[in-house]
Amino acid sequence: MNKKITLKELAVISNFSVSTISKALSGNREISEETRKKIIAIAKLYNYRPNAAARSLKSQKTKTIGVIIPNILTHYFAKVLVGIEHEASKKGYNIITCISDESYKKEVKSMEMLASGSVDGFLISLSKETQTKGNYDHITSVINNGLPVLMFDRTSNKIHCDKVIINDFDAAYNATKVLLHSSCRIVIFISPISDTNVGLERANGYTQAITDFFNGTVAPLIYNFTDYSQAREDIENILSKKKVDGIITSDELSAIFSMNIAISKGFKIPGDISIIGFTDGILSRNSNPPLTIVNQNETELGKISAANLIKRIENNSKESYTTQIIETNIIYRKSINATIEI
Amino acid sequence: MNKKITLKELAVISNFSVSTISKALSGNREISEETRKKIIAIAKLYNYRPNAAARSLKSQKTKTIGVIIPNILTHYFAKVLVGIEHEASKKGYNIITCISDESYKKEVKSMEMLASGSVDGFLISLSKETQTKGNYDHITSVINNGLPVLMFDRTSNKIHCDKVIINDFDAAYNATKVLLHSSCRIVIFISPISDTNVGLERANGYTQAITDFFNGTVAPLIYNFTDYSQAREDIENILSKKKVDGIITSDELSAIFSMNIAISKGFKIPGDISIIGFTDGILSRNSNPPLTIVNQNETELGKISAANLIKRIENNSKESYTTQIIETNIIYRKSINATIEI
DNA sequence: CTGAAAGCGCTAACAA
DNA sequence: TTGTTAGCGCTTTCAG
Repeated sequence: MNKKITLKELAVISNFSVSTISKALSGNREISEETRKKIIAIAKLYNYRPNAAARSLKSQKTKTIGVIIPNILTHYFAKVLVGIEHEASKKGYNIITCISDESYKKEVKSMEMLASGSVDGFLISLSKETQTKGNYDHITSVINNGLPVLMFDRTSNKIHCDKVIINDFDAAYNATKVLLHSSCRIVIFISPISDTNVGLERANGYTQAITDFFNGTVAPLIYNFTDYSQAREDIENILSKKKVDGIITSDELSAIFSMNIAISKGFKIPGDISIIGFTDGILSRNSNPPLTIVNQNETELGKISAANLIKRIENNSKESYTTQIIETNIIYRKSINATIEI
Repeated sequence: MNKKITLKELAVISNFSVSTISKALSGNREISEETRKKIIAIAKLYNYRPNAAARSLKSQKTKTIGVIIPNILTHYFAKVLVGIEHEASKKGYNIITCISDESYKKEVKSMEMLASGSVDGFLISLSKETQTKGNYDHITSVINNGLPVLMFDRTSNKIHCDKVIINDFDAAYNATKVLLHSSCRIVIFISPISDTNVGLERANGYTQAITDFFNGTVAPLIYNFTDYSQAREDIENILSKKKVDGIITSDELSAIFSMNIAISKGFKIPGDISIIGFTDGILSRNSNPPLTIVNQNETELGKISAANLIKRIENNSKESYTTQIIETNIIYRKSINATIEI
């Protein structure tokens, strides 16, 4: 039961003063080589580790960052989180993860809880409810308190801070074009995230692609949903009534979901219907057929988000905020007919 | 730029002393109702929040727990993490998540980093490398320092602490029986986690079931792997050479993976081959056909783990350690022939 | 009922 | 080169 040892105790043991030990351990050159070595030896012997709370209190730095994400079961966020964790850990930071569960209230509560000295900054992707409400006071208030915030993926231009995103409009535009160029003529856009800026932008990109391709003679076809069992019915209906031959979804799961419905209705993929989704996750790689998707470089996005936030924390710079766009690309698998570069 | 306000500043503003304010805010009955109300009003006005670091330093409690998990992309761990986060958050705790990436070194580093005053306790599932090495000094050392540790899923009986697990042997035994009773005769066990206690126990359960069922006349058939591209080759070979008609895997992904290989080789699922896996994840629910699996009640397991750890933290009890077994059950879907209760 | 003061463990300015 | 001391923001004993 070798309880935590403190500097003071070490001082008694070693016959040096507390400050000498502190300096020696932090590599301060004021201390002679000789005593430094002695002190380090003793510290190691007693397995001394400076107390994090005391250090935070003194330095006003916690070396931890708060991560607020809507959920963690969606592969997209899980991959982003991996990127964040790796980068943070590499830079000596810990991450406190809060899952908002798409709830405004929980998001606010988490931020307030962490804003009082638990973290040096925030990485956040807004919950659906927050985006619907449009109330961002909890975030601006944190920023005004001097805590850096970086938003990724689900952002808002009502908030001035660093951001890391992809170009959702272009990505959806290009993905839709891929379907059209592989000779799909009735392409539907399916989305479970229509209440996020990300979902909206993707819908817009899709719409624009349809408009451009058909010179405005064909109306876009968009199906938004929130409830999966309702969606099953609806999508079955849509597939049997409209002669859909192309599906683009704003995420990964609903693409797989739609594909399974299509298959169960007897459609061949990609013979009868081509499908393309978002996020290079475990689902799309392991579906049958494997899903063609828009790769958002999720892990990379997480890494860059963490790196940028840490940069801001450590430089405490008044440099103007940046919005970094992560490149996307389409990974061609078997759920569409051909591999066409557009 | 309304910077964080401190107790001291509040004292100046309100003309009360620091200690009076502290007491009033903490609901201490020493303070008169009247001044308490005044103080609370002012505190709210200035949006006062006690500094977490200072509080931790004073109380020696951080109200956060460290979670060390091997990875986060496997649905099993993601679901456990959700359970942990929910329970912790409900009880007013934050979680610091470290991903060991199956690496001993990172696991050790993370624990050491957090053990010095950052957390009140640990929730940990061992990395593969740690289990292979069999070196648990980093864990016992933390326990000896007086920090509670609770292990879940991947545990070791070399370590004395609270645990939350499932009965891996029984679960695999029963799952194998299900295949045998649905008339499979050549059942293979496929595992990417043979280097964990969990994987071993499941293999043992499978072996016992085979032995029991065939009275020892049939040898168990086990395929362990770590590399998926190698596994693809091997499994293709196995399927074409042996007349396998049943597959049980120790996880979710390799079940889906095997199923896809089987399908691509022209086998019908479940007509020719029945498959059963572990973990009720997003993959198994959305595969085609949907996968029959052993439901480990992952989220529940996470909740109970967190709850038990917090109980230990707060009671600082010397009660003897407990090992709690989470119930499992089989969720029947379309990847096996029949629904047989055994 | 309210306030003064000590002290949690550490860092760093200042003294010696 | 080493030591003394103040103080980070809070809680809590003890005095008033």
